[in-house]
Amino acid sequence: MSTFAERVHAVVRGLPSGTVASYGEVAEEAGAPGAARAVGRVLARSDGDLPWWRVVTAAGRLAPHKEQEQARRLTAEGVACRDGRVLGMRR
DNA sequence: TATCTGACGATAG
DNA sequence: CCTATCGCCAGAT
Repeated sequence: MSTFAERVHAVVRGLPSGTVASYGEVAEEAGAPGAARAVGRVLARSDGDLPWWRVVTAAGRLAPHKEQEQARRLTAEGVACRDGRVLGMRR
């Protein structure tokens, strides 16, 4: 009996290195389309085993609270980021 | 059980 | 390009 938080946790853990997914995508994968906000809440309380940095906003914008650290981690994995935004999803 | 919160999303200005 | 507002959902208190 997995709760939404557990499903989100699993989805984020399944994100391949070097890729990024939006909160909305994660919510949809977790079986709760439209629950992007709830996903953010879950990640905020998530443990260190969760690659939260691979989750960005639908606009390619990084987390408003840790965008600098997130950008650093993404860049380290091969994801091009610039000024708190993920490149590659421009336009 | 009710109310508030929040790492969002989309649209409007 | 940016900020502001409304609507959305599940969790926390």
